Amino acid sequence: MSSETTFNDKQIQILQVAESLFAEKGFDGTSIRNIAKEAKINIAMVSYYFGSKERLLESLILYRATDIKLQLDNLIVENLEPIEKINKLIELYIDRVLCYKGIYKILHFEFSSKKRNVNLEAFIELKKGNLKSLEKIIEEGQVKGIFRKDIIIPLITPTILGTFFHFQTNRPFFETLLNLNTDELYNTYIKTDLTKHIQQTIKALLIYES
Amino acid sequence: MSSETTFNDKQIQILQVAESLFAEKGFDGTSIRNIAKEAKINIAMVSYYFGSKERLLESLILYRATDIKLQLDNLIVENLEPIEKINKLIELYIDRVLCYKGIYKILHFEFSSKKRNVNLEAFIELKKGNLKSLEKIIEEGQVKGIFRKDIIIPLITPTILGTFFHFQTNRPFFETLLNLNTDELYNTYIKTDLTKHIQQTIKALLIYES
DNA sequence: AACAAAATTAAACAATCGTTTAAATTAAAC
DNA sequence: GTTTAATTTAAACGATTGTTTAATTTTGTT
Repeated sequence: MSSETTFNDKQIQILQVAESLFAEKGFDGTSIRNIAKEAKINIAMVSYYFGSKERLLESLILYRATDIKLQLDNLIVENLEPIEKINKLIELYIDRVLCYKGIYKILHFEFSSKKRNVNLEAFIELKKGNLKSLEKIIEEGQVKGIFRKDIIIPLITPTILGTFFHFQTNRPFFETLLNLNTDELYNTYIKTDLTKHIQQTIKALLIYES
Repeated sequence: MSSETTFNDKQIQILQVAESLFAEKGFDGTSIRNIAKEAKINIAMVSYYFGSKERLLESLILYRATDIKLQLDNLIVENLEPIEKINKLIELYIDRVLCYKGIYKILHFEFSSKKRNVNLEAFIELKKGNLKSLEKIIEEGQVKGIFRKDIIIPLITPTILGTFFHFQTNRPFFETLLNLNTDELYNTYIKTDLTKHIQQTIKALLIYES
């Protein structure tokens, strides 16, 4: 495998199958033979193209990190009220995470405590960048006197994404509770009701004075 | 193994080691030999006492589900303002989840999509009970005219626990961001700043009228 | 002390794991 | 068309997986 960040068609095919399986059954729960069978390739091809199973995971993260880049920069210059920017940012977040469900699940599940020797710099930089954008929007609202000033900004993202992830990981529970039997029903609920709930929550947090 | 919900000392010893290892390295990442070594028992004892590795996980969940029971009932009759009850409930949630960190991590990680043939009824009932208690408190506040009425109550818990879990699973990121190098520093931050943030968020959500 | 039941052990089981090898096939270069 | 390089394959590697066996030790009962 080349040391560049470019992957050929075959590699991308393998990466996509691996992403789907890792997300579904976890890294340890997925064997190279599973991947090979699903991708219709020989089991030796994974080692051939990526070196090892761990390096395959590294490549997958690198592959996804490069195209998951929230377009928050535009948001800052857009001529919107700060609260509208926040609402749009929440929508963007959920859209992006829903779209890249697989890799987010993998990141979420494989790197909480278990030490994997995988370079997460790309994603950490992404998070830091997003945090910076969020800070700018909120500070703009604070200067305008709209947002309160005793907010711990780094804890906003956990509330936005945490609410979403918790709703996703406890899907069986909420599925029966809210009668969302199909994938479409569930995703629609996320894009409407859950998104609105999160927007409402963050708005209240930013504006409400006790 | 008996079909009752009582475990002898040896079983409990194994369950506690398994809980710790499953939480640390995941179910698939933990071998029976790992557990046996850590618990200083023969590898055959797991099968002897629990039947299989999967049944060990089942037993673990049953074992924990029985003593994780939030004392929310008391909270309802206590003579507190609704908002104080909510604050106390959030504290209780975080205390409980922090205390039973291991099993919550396992539940969180092993049962999101991957179909394990494990009976989660005990925990689902627990969740439903907690939701009922939360509903009562909020409806009390709504009747008193303190809380707004367009709240989707089942989405409150995802916001509370999701924020917490997201903060936990992204620990490496927040550790460096907030300079919380040690376990103690991190846990203290959770019990003070993060808890306060969540309380502030939920309070704002419940009270703020746009 | 003698017996029966329960607990524990070392060893082996087949299955699967990630990885490597060396030969066969395909593609590219000249 | 011949040669070289890249790709793909089947087979095997040793290590580890969960589980079972059958023998042994410990415990409890009479």
